[in-house]
Amino acid sequence: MLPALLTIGDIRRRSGVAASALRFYEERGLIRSERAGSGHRRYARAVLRRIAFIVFAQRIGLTLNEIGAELAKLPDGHVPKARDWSRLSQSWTRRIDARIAELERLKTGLSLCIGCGCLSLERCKLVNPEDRFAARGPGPRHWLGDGRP
Amino acid sequence: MLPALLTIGDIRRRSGVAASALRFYEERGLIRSERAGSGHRRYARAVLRRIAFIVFAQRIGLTLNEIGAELAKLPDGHVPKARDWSRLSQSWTRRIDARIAELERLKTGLSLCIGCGCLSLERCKLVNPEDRFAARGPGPRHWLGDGRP
DNA sequence: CTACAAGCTCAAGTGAACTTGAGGTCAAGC
DNA sequence: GCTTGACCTCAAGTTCACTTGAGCTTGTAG
Repeated sequence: MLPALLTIGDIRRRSGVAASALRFYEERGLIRSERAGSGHRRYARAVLRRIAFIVFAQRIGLTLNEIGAELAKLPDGHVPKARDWSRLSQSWTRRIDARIAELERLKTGLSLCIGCGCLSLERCKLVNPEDRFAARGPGPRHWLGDGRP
Repeated sequence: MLPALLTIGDIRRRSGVAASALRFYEERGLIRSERAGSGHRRYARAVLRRIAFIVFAQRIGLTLNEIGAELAKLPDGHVPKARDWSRLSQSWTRRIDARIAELERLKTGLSLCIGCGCLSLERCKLVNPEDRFAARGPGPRHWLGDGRP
């Protein structure tokens, strides 16, 4: 029989996430644990799902803050409903697509702009054919999609 | 006439990179500057190209250390030759493609694994049909492509 | 019963990439 | 001549996501 509750070592082995990170996530409120009489952490099985969610989201590029916000929207400790998944999956898909689009743009820049040696950005006709660029302020924005403030 | 040398303010405006960051890059040896009699920095025009290179590479996902290494391979202060670009462009393209592939994998996971609610990773038949996973140690590796230690 | 592995807390450290602040100099317009 | 803005240095601070270490307790195998 599988035990009802898992130790931090079990979770570490099953998730591949270090014990220190698990304690850190708990401190940040991303996961929860019971305590055994000894004071040792005991995790419900569902925590593994939550951890997978966290790792997954991190690889997509979300910060722990953002992940916390997403987790907070899900029914507590409960398997999310179809509606929740669909909202979340749409929003993450958009995010992934945006990043892929940026990478494709960068790839193009790699063979065009960098290849042509005109890396001075402001006047590269290949990437900035209409010279819209100056109006948007300084910086190599055209390749970068204005992703950041 | 364009002045031969640019101030840090000029560079900031043209590159969109903050003056503090420019000083930081110089400290790290990524860019160089002359000094005016006053002690103020004066930049050669070519520095803009170097900065564009840095910003570009950062968006691809290279660290400043890696970027420094790449810059060190280029003829100092000199416009890189076709051979240099081709080597570099190939290696960066591979990197971009790898990241895109990971994002695609994550996107699939989003609709398959997460969608099906089996996010416990280790035994998701959709993503890990042959159960190769256990042999590779713990952790959500299959989506993540073993990208990190 | 005794190792020793596994846990615990809490404070401090890490590394990446910068930013901020204090305190001071330099150049240009009025 | 004076103010204002652009620059300077150097040290310290910031955010993110953890890790490490010290010092102590628990659980388990022989």
